[in-house]
Amino acid sequence: MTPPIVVQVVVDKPLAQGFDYLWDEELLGSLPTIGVLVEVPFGRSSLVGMVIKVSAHSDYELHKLKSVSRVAPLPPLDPAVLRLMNFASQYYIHALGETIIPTIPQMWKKPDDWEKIPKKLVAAEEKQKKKTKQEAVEGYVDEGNLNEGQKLALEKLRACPSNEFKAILLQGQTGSGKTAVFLNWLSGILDDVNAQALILVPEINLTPQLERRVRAYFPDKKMVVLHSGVSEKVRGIAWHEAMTGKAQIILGTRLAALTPLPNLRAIVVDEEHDPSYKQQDGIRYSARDLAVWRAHDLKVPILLASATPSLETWMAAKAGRYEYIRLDQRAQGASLPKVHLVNTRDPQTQFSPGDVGKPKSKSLITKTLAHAVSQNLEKQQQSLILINRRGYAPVLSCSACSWLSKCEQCSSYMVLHKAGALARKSILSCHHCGLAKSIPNHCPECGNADLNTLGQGTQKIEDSIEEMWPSARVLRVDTDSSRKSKGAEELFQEIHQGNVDIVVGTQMIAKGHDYQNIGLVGVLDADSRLFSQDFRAAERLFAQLVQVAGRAGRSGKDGETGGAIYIETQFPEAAVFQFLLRHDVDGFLSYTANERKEAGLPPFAYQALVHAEAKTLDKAIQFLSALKGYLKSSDLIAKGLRVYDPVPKAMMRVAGLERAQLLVESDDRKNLQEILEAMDRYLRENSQGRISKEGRIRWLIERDPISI
DNA sequence: TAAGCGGGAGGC
DNA sequence: CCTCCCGCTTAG
Repeated sequence: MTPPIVVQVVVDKPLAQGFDYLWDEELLGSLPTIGVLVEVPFGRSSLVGMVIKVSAHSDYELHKLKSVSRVAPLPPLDPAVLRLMNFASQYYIHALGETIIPTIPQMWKKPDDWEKIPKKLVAAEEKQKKKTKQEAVEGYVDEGNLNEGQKLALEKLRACPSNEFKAILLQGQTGSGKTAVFLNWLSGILDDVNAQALILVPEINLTPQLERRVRAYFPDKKMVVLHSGVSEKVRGIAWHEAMTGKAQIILGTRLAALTPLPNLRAIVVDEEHDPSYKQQDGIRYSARDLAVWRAHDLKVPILLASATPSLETWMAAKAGRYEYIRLDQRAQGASLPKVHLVNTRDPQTQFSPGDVGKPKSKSLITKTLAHAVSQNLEKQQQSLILINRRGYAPVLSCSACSWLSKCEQCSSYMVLHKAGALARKSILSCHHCGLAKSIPNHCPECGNADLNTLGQGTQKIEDSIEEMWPSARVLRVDTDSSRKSKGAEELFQEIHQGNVDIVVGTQMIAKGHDYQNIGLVGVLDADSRLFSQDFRAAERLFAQLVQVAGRAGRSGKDGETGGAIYIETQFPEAAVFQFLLRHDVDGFLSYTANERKEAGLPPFAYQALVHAEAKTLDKAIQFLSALKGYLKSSDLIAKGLRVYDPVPKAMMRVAGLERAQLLVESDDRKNLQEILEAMDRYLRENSQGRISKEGRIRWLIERDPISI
């Protein structure tokens, strides 16, 4: 009798183990391989799963095994990407099946469609052939025209061996031409027609612009774009082209970091400091960190580019663990924007009664900033005004009693959104749970009809601006305006084409867009992000401010000055602002490094958070206290584990559930791994999945959290 | 995680 | 006697 073929399959469930199935070679028409996608019966339904082991016997009783029912018309995932999945699963304490399966596009997870797929692929290929031919003609950009700094950087990059792991930090101000440098570098690597390169960007908004540029620079190379905005079908095909090695260039957001790439030879992580690389649900991975692991595993170079590197990367470069390349000259000769700190406590910066141009209602826009905007308008340059809060006003209040527009389900306020071109009705909306309500006519508490708004959001600022500069063309860009009307891309086009004089928006406008005619950037209410219990708040604020500053005077084409940035703050003496004033990125980073070292914070320590979510805060805290008790009594303390007290989360109540967290820390990465594995085992023993048996508390372990 | 099972409580 | 809910187990 021939021995049976047994395969171990993992499925998309929070189950640590795989399940054994029989493989009927005759029925399936092939022999099994690790990495093939299959359909298996599971309970009384069926699921797609991934074969992770092939053998001739099972620990389970053979006669109880079910059989694999179908095999996807897909080549097996390559061993390297499976190593990556395995690593991610262990490192982030997440089941293997739940790590692998979600990275596979929906198109490939419908077994009933598998039969039809080969036809679909052929049709898609035909269609694409026509399309890419048209696009390629659109205009080749000469990226070969580099300045001295760029040439030097490129030389250093090219000196890095292509078949060894090397992480390289390319640090250069906005406008210093980092993109041209890495495109030139990649072109050398992609001369090999089999080689694949992965380019990661933090956000979808940044892909169209880079996509055009890369397509124009590599007209003959097959490129695919992978991000959550790409339709399921297109993404399924793009992913297939990537995993079969047909696509040479893969451009995408964090989810692209987990694409199988059999011939991956180089990785670029643009804006490597950006918090968007951290996935915030499901497996909470850092795409940047996984990309570095992947490069290390494959022995290929990885380029991390940023104007304001993360402290982690910057320190690695300083210590010589990463190659360190600087690019300090602005590419097209533009000078750095002049930074102005507007002290809002200084009466001179504020409008006083009777001032010319004073807005009727109180505005966050100071007299100093208003003056600068007027001047900038006269110069026929565009102005960007940033306020990190969308909507009209962050809270509605009653003038007679103490009523505030609190969300019923969350511990936050409901934001007033006014009716306008995009919405028919004014509403109160919670930005955390999405709850929307109509505006009450009277105070729900005392019946008073006089309701006031407190604070200002993008909509209200837009109103103020229209009032202050009636003839200026004003455009608001935030998630509301880009979602409801035109896409973000179209809004950006409006700006590029010069159809706008003043742009009001959230941080969203600051990311990565090469505006040509921005003479002034104003940042309103910068202080709201200065003070936070999160120790990384200053680092993020600094990076954002440098980034927005970089939007000003990008081109300087007529020998213009580099533009200016006005930051309104009550605390101009704060370190973040002082370093910004001098454009001193390294100064800020070394100052921050010192602070962290003294406080024993990352990157000098490794952290993890245990999140807990329950009906009441008490329950969540109790659950975490019990966990803390267990940890304290275990031998983990001897391994250098530090456990803090459970605390309510900053946004304690969301969608009717109360949330708390427990911070654990270790100076040693390996020890933290052991600690987390032990913790996971303990929690699992007392849970069904990720919900505790006692008290029904949903918990989650998060490694390397970026906001605490 | 989702489905199924058994037992207890409570409705009719 | 039937239904609903809760807690627990199982899934190969």
